Amino acid sequence: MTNENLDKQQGSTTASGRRSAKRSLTVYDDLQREIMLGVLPPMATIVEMEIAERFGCSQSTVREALIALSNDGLVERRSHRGTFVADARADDAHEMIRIRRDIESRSMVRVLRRFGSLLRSELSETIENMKAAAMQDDVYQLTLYDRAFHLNLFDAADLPSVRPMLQRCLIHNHRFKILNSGSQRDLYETAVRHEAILDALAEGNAKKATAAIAHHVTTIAEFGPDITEEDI
Amino acid sequence: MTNENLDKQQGSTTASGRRSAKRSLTVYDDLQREIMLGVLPPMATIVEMEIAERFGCSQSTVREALIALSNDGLVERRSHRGTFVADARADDAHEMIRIRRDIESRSMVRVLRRFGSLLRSELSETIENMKAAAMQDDVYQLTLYDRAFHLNLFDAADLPSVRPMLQRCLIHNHRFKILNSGSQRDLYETAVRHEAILDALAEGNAKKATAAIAHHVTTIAEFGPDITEEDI
DNA sequence: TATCGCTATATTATCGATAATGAAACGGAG
DNA sequence: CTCCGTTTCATTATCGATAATATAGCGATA
Repeated sequence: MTNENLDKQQGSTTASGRRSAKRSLTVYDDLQREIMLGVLPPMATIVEMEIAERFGCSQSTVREALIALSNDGLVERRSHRGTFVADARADDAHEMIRIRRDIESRSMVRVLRRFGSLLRSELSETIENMKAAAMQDDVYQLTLYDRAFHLNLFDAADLPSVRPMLQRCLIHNHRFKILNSGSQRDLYETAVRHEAILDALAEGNAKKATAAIAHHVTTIAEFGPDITEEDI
Repeated sequence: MTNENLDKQQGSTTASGRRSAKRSLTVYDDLQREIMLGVLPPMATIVEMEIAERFGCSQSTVREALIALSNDGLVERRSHRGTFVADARADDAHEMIRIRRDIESRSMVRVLRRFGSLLRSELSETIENMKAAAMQDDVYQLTLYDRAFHLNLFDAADLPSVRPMLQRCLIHNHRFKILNSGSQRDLYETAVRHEAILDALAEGNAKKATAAIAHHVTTIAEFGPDITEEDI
């Protein structure tokens, strides 16, 4: 409950109950979920007024959410034409994985400097949440916790300007994985895999931690043959 | 005049004359310039209504521009509190350079597949524009053309989802460089340096081109001792 | 029948006003 | 003098309506 980002998402994920917490965030979260799950498939058209009607809010509010989604690279806005769900191509996805791998790997030595029991227990809790989501087969919730885990960890590196880039990579990774996997059944395994990273950190071994995260990133998504290598 | 991004900027840079071309873009471009040049220093507060008054537009229009700036990581928006110019720290800047180096380096083999005389002449022209800006000591205009050069080149790699990440890196690199250099006088040299990249590409030598861009990125900004290596 | 300019239409972009909100200033109780 | 609740204030967030604009479709012309 300390991660602002996780809070954000919960704020609207819990939308079933209350409905405060910035209207535009609710729209943002809901649309993001539908795009990531493919309910809104690549190339689909999004019309501001339609969304506004659906959520019972004004066009301006939707607009803000759509702009935020375009920041994440989930939609593309064309002036006076409309907003379109972004394509999800394999080449981009692979490059995003590499970028993410590099960012997270390089961050570990910095993370280690600030790694303490507080962060450790927070991350442990997040892993437990992942497991719970996995057991309920809630793929999307699992990715939400996964994102929270990696961003929370990265925050310890204290590189605020880089954070949004990692976030963007994570979103794209997750979207691509969800869109290109016929309901794979190793969800629980995915959650458990995070423990290795935590263990390496607890050990205080920078080299081991770096290797752990690099391995983690390159293996979560069993994309084609070898993701790590330059493709084609 | 083919690059949409360059067009954007010119559209409002030329604002002295006409004033069409999306009001919010004008605000966006002007504020971006002021932030990059330090006119609006890190931590400065930006109030939506003040900007609106200054540009003679409505708060909504400013709002859109500010959201876009926060996407670029140039400002941070805090709910109901205000918008603040983002800090520009060395650690972040260094990591951004590394990310950029990796992205651009890896892209070269893809770029080479599509590199033709049209792109070559476009980039040549951009270099000439850089030289012109350098001779007029217009640092900011130089960075604008530099951005156009690198993005235009990267577009040939056809990795649309990755493009915004590169753009973000470029913006941060330029801002940090401008903010931390007491009017350095090698502007013209900076422009000329791009020719090596073009030459390597024209030669069709992937390895050489990759090395050229990597070298280019790590040397443009003579940050501290060694940018390439992990710092601290 | 192909091309060019015009118009109709769908959609965003902008506006001005009002509501919501978080933080700081204030004041009273202990 | 300090702590805690309340009010006030600066600022964003949202709304509903209007203006601007890019595209598609149509019709006239050669």
